[in-house]
Amino acid sequence: MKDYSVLMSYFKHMKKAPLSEEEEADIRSFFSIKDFKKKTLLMKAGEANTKHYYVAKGLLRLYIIDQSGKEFNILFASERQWIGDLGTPAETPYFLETVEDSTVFTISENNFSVLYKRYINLSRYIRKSYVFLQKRFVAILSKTAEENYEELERDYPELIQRLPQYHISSYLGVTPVFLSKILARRIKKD
Amino acid sequence: MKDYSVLMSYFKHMKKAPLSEEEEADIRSFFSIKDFKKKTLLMKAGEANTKHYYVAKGLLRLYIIDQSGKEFNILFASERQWIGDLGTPAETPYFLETVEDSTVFTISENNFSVLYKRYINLSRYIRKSYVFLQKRFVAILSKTAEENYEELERDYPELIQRLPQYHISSYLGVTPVFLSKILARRIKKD
DNA sequence: TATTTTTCTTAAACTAGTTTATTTTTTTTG
DNA sequence: CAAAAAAAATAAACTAGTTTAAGAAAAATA
Repeated sequence: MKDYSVLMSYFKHMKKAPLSEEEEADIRSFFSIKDFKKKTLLMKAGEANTKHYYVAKGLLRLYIIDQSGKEFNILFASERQWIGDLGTPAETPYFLETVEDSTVFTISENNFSVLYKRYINLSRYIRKSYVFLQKRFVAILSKTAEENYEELERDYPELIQRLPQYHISSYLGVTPVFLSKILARRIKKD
Repeated sequence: MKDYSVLMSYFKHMKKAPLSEEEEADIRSFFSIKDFKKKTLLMKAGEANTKHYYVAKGLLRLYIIDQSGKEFNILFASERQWIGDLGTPAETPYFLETVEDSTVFTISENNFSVLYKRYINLSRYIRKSYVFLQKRFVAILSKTAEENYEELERDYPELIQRLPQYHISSYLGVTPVFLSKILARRIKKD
């Protein structure tokens, strides 16, 4: 028996009203539930029309690999968060991978648009992502890695617990070596 | 007599079909045309429900000012480009300023949404902006300022002609002093 | 639980980019 | 077109962050 409760509570929350039986069934019909082991690749740069993922359990990361082969984490998603490439249906530049064993609801790009038109304001959702990215952009541009680490710690303390340090450094745009240095320096300060 | 032709040709292009008289009148009714002198501030951080701007003539920049008072250019727009804060109606973190004497079509946030729903796919527009920003984000994260300068030069050569160097350096996320150094180095290489 | 693999730390030498200050060049304005 | 203002160049001393390499600690697995 598949458990859609996490997903349904999200749609209820977005609609700001209870869902009818039919609505629930309708929503369910768009998704499939999947389990993935840690470090499974769900999406690969070069693919088109990629899926969107809503996380029921676990932790995922969206990242790119630059010309020199270095990875940069763009976004993490854990329980009750969406992750995917908003640029789709075009060819994606991203990779998407599970960081922990995860359970996700997947939905195709087409269905995502349809569903969002039906139940939620899609452009508002995209705007939110846009605003989030813009904040991150400005932060990386204008603050030091140490400041950005502290911000992450303040805003998403659980992420820091769950992620290996090298994924955090890649999110902050610095090398693991440098993040380790920052942390050592912070400990001394006490 | 106000000239809406630049604006109309944009909507024609987006609709991929000619516009009827009524449609033209409808579209026109949402906008006003304004002229601004160089270095005029059109939008200020802290304001809510800011306007969107479609450039008929001239050059504008959208920027933020960080805690230390430093400016960072986020986006430029010249002829036939949109500029504004997609995060609106929330309080904007941005400043918007003319770089050259400019003529713009302005539209309120509310009208922008209405109009876009009527004639254009709003979420597609926002996605495009999102993708653009994401590319820029990754570029800043993974490439050196010199590489980013060269990319800008290749993709938007006219921008480099029209912008003072310190606006370019601020767009690349480096100091004017450092950009000047890069350019001096490039000249020597020949 | 011993072993292998993965992650983190430390160090040292290096490069990209900043800061401050001064001078030169270019642009704007009376 | 002269004077003032704005933009760009240069230099020198500095700091943030990288690279490579080796060892230590922690986590996963047989």
